[in-house]
Amino acid sequence: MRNDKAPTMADIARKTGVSPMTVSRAFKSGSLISKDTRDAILKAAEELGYVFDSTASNLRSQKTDFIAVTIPSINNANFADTVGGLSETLSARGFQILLGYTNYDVEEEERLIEQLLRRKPQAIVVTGGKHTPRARRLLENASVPVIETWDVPAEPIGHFVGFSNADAVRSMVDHFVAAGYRRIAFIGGDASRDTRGSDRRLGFIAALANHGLDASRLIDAGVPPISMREGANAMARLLAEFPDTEAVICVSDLSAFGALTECQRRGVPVPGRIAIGGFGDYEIGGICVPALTTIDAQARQIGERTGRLILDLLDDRPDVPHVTIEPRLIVRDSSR
Amino acid sequence: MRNDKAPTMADIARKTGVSPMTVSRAFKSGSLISKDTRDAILKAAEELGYVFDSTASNLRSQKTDFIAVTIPSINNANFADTVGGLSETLSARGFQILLGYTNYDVEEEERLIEQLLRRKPQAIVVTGGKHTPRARRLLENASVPVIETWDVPAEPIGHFVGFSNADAVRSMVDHFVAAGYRRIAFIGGDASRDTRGSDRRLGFIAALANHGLDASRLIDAGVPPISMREGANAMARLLAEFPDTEAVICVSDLSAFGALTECQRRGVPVPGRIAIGGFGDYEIGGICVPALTTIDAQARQIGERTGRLILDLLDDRPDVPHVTIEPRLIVRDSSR
DNA sequence: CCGTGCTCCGTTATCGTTACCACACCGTAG
DNA sequence: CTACGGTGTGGTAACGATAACGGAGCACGG
Repeated sequence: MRNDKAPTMADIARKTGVSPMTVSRAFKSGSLISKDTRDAILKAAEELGYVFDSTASNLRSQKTDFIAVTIPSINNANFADTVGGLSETLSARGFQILLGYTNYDVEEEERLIEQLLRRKPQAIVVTGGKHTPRARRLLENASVPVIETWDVPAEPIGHFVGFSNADAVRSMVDHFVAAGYRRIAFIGGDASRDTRGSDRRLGFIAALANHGLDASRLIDAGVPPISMREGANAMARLLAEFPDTEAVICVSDLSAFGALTECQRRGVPVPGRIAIGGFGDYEIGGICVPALTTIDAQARQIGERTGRLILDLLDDRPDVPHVTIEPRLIVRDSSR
Repeated sequence: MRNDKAPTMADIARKTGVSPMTVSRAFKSGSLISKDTRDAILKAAEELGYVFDSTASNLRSQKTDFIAVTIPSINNANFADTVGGLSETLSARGFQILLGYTNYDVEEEERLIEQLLRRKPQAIVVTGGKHTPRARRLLENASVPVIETWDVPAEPIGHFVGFSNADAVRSMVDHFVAAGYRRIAFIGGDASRDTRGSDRRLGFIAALANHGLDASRLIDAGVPPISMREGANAMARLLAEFPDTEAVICVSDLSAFGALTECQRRGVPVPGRIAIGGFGDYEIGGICVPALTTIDAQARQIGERTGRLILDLLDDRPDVPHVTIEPRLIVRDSSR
């Protein structure tokens, strides 16, 4: 079915007896053109099998309607929710998300950012507030809005929509301590990669110190993303190395669920013998038995707020440059 | 930091004392240029803060290095795996995935396909083999490779990489029957939307009929995607409406896990009182207690094979137009 | 009857990169 | 010494849509 040559606006113009410019107007909503002319043009276009060519439009108008977005992994319900909220907010206005995966690696993020900027997006959204120096420079020099998410960066590049991962974990530690738990452990990933996970661990340590408790029960579950399986393995190690542990906070609901299943396989009662907390309010945490105490980071809201911020910026509307999201602690059966 | 005017290749050319054409060559790997010249150009580019402009390149070269992909939902580990495999295979060769979500709706798919084709991708990958007439026409007229996935279409548009959802479920029914189960139910979603889920249900009905068994135990769990919660609710309805059911096959591992938790909350032994089967080999199925019998649709492999097929097509290498994936039945504790 | 304001549409000149061709230079084989 | 293939570089002309500008047609009021 491939034609030798795809029809252009000029072809439609010839066929309809109007100028190319009028054809252009027919394809652009909100432009001054009579209904009759537009209908005739769209009909001719359909007959010729014409497909609007964004590449030419992009170059001439210097607008792509792309919004570039980097996330650590496509296979993570939290980030998927953020992208979902972002996508819904922006696609209603004709924007297209250009998505890239950093695989939890700042070097990869740098490559990705460079690649994405070449596409001339009209805004760029990155997950996290830690970047390589060159990535930072690229973002600073980009002449479009830059929004960091899922974090409260020490030195924001432009705008951000996020929350403090450390503070969020602190609120969970406070809950555990208030509930009477003292010997509390943390299961997390390799610190050098996942900076959000790393912040959560630091928040854990600081919060325990705050209560005058021992913060040495740290189990390294491996390289992010930490899977359910790795959560289970980590729980096995925790039970072996620190058998008297009363509660454990996991870097995510997924690892927390894995840890829970390990307890089930060993007949260790949860929360009777050990309480478990997760992070992220994944669906599984609300439905598993016992349900998991967790922190709702409001992933979808992060995406929606980011989307609305971008629209405000591109429409020259007044905007709030820094949006701080308030994570909510959700106490469920796994810790009571 | 926005400059009045971003530097172009011409600016670099002036600064380096070469022609714009040579600058162009410096940015394209595998082109005839001396190392010294290239290094000087790249250095000048870095100093000027130059960012390559794909939009102009796309127009001139009539190549975008985009591969368009539609999936039903971003928040689904199976499709995420497919996109992951696709992305990894293709990004190594410099291609960018352009992703869109149909939300399990063929009308939305049509809009999406039109939008994506305007970006002039070099190939388009769609999930599923059922489309609106117009969407089908758009794909047929697209002068680029079209690959349908996750299905074996009755009338393929171009190429496909997929499997028969009906046959896959049949193999699970055979397993249940062989294991001695007779009163078998199915939990699935609204038939009109998710065609893959619908095919699974039809496969279920056909397989039961094949064994001379009653296929009327069908629980409609709502509008796709079917969540864990909906799986749990469906299990509650199943236990109420057909209390003597011995086994149930769910449209996905997620709904199967939800169903399992409902049994746990009610103290219904699995598989002692009722056996459960899922679909998709999600991580949760392998780690929950009891682990779920499921079907591995090889989501990641679908993506990788699709990616390699695209590379073969774009490189004019000989290709196998139709790739049939063989789903594997995985028997676990939930059905034995 | 003309001036005024509005709607609709045509002409022209780019947007930044790259395909294509031409050509100069060098080393080497005949 | 000439012919020749390979290598590196420059000049020119698009790629297809659209911003900018202005012209033409029409209605209306004075």
